[in-house]
Amino acid sequence: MTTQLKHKIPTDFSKTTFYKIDQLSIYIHNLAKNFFELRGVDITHDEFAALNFILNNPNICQRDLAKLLLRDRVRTGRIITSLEEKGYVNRVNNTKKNRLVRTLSITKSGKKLYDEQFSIMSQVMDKILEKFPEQKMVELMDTLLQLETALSEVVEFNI
Amino acid sequence: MTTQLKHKIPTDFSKTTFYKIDQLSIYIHNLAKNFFELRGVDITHDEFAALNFILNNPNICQRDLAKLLLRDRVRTGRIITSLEEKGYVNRVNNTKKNRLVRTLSITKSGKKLYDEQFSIMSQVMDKILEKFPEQKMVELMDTLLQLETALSEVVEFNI
DNA sequence: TAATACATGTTGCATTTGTAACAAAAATAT
DNA sequence: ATATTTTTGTTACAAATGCAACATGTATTA
Repeated sequence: MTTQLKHKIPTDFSKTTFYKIDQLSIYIHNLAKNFFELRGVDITHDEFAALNFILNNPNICQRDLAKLLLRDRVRTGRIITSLEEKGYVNRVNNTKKNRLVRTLSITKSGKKLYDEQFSIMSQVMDKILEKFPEQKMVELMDTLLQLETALSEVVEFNI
Repeated sequence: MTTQLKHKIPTDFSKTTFYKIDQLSIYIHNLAKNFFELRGVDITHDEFAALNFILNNPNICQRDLAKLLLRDRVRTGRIITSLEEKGYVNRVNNTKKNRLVRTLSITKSGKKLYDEQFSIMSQVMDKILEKFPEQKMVELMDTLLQLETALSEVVEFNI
């Protein structure tokens, strides 16, 4: 499999676009971890994302949530169990395509925690990004979404 | 802490720039995992990155490698131990600022594996990115590097 | 000179994650 | 009607990771 090179390929793995994104993700994870710890909030990055998806997709089932989180069914089950234990979500028996599934709904305290933390988190993120021209951030997001589309065509998750 | 908003803040955590980067990272991890598995190469993403850093920074010590990898000293130690067991790197007693440290060097088979795998990996990555205008990729990388600088100013690693 | 801090790396153990296998029930194919 | 596949979610166990504590020795401070 050969391709015609359109730009100079880096010879240094650490300077590739993909590795750079991976490293940024490590920063972002640490930022989130510190953010929640500083605020004394017992929740992980994955759990917070799950809250977001459940809030915006009422009655979503575990497997569909796993697909949104890009995590497998087992890990997603643990995330849900943890959120349920903390009183942020409820598991509800439901049906999907006539099949019995257990769907998820966010609780009042779950929504309250999400709204409060995301409000402040937005300020933190905005503070970090305010030095960038707005247009640059819009273009970045556009490129990230296109990258996601491209990657989703070649990467398959066993979910 | 309040900041003047310059652009519309998303109300959806999953649509923030930081979360998008995090999700792309999950794709990238799976891509790398599949890549090495498909090629029957027993190496992890972290280990491959470590090989790269050791190749480009001969005689680097464990702690400095940890800083480059953005991983803590314990995890980096495990990565090095695994690479040593596979015969890809050597631990060497050395001195740094008159202090006894164990520095790292890549072996012939380590360099061979890196060169071979990175050569093909580059083609895979280029194939995915070839649909993007070159200038867009250059701008993306530029923005990622600036983001990294911004994040490194607010996120501290305990290394 | 002595005390303290820092740098480098390891150890031990608890927690988290990955993975295969399993269970139950519906959907699909024969 | 029966067999097979698919979907959804859980269980069990091995492997990986996180974290605090520790060890050793140099550098810095008092």
